Amino acid sequence: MDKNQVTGLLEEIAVLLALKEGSSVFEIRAYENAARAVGSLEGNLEQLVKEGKLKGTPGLGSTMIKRIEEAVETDHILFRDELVANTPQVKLDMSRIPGLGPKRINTIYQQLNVNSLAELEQACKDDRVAHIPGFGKKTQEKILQGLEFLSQHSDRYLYDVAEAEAERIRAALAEQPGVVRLQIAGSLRRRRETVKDIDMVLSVDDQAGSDVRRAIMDFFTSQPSVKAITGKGDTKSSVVLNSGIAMDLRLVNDSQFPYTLHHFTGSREHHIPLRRRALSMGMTINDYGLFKVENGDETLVPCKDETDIYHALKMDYVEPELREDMGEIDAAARHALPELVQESDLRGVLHAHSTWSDGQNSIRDMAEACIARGYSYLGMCDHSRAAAYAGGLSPDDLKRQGEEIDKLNEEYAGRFHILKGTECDILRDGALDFPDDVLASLDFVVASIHSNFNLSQEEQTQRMLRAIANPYVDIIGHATGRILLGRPGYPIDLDQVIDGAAQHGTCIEINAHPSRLDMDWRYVRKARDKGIKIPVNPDAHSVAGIDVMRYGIGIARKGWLRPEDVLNTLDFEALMTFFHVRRSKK
DNA sequence: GCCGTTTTCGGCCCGACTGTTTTCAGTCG
Repeated sequence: MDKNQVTGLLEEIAVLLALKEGSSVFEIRAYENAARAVGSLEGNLEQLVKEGKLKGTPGLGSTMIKRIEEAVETDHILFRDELVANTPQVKLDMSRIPGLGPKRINTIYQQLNVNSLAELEQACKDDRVAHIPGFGKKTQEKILQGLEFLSQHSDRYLYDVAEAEAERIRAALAEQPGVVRLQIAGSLRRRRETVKDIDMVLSVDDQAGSDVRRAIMDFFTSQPSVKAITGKGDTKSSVVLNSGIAMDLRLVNDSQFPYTLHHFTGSREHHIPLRRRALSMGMTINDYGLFKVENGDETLVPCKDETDIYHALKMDYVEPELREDMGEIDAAARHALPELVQESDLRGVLHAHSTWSDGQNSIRDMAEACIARGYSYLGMCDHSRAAAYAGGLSPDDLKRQGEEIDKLNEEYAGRFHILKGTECDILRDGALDFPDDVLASLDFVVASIHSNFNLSQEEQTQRMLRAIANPYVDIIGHATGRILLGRPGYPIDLDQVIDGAAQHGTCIEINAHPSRLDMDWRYVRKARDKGIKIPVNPDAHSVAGIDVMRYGIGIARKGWLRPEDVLNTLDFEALMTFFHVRRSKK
């Protein structure tokens, strides 16, 4: 059992414990901490267990080490299995209802004897929930709304959907009188691939009157995209937008803005060690300020922005994308954070489709769109013949497409370059869909899996590794095939894939399409650490599809990528040299 | 369950909001 699976089991135990009566919240937290501790361990977990190297890891005491050893050696944690056996499924289901936590779940379960969400819904409609002591009409109504929400939408939204919603409201609010600072916070600011809700922080002058504040809140809750108002006050208002996304707006005095913005940007995982660090330095931090604590007295440490907050804690500024407790606190303290790649560092587009296969625009249209966006090259990667559903090209088609590209390149006369490429299918056995001589005739090759998703993890991994070892494969496309909120990726051991790619000098793309954002940022960093070059690819099927590059950049930044780690920050000459050198080494 | 110049007990990150109460528990980020 590997690191991820053990992390998953420990997290599961934390949830199960929370749903068990009489659990200690500190025991629950200990499992959450242990899961994080295991997740951030360096190296192979089995190896670490064998060599007894877990001892001394913060967060892992003797019990946790025993549990981890058990998991690695037997693929089970008996303690977890017992918890599962004793936890009714309906409790786990209820934990997905917004606003319903473990305490009230247990109360409902005890008092009403419900065994499914459908029975819970009926209990609400029968007015039985409202009669539980400590509950009431509003709570019951909220549970009904929560159930409705669950059935209507899965509770997460794609980044691009949420960003568009948030940006529309941000732009409107920015025009309001009295607004000093205004920023999107939360997981959206951290550029998570999916988000649960939208957080926004707004400041007014410290001397602003309540009329100004109320006017802003009124304006917010009356936005056309607001479907329902779920809370309204002078400092916080909550709404549900037409798309179903929940949104909170916090309104603070401008002097509080940096602290509040920081607090609501999160992540929770980032804040826990940060607060611990503050405590160790005689300070305490919350959404209203950073305070020096002396003899029980708190004095505010003045900060004009988030940079000041981190500096006061003797750290470098931590970009929001990095605030995930993935080692950024330590790196910021050691002044060792990476200079993150930006969209403006990108020089060209690799992996785009045209009407030759399933794209909507001609090669010329795609090239012109790239030029208009300031790029200096375009790598055409239409599908190969196995992808019949996408109008995959035969070797002969590919040759004729190459002639069209040659003509266009002549026209552009060095001002812009189109690369001849392919998104070649990786067949079931790991062979490529084109023979080597066809691949050799191209400038570069992207290879992707589009079929046989149901192989075992071992088979899928070996299939991928064989493709990686092909000397003509330069880039692996969308490494897991996942569709966010749609389907999980095919089972594959990405650690092995990354090792293989590092060994053969093969690149792994970040597919910038907002439904893919694959390879996942948690693995992007691992790949970077092994020296793998990572292109940010739009997988564009139209001119508009080129504009997704910025979502890919968000993921690149979450993966700690610097400009030099991203393949398409190279200019055209350097890129061609990179491909030539790769092939001549084989 | 973890941790320790307050070391083997007694803490553990913090505060607002909501809905229920009439002083507070539960949830969230």
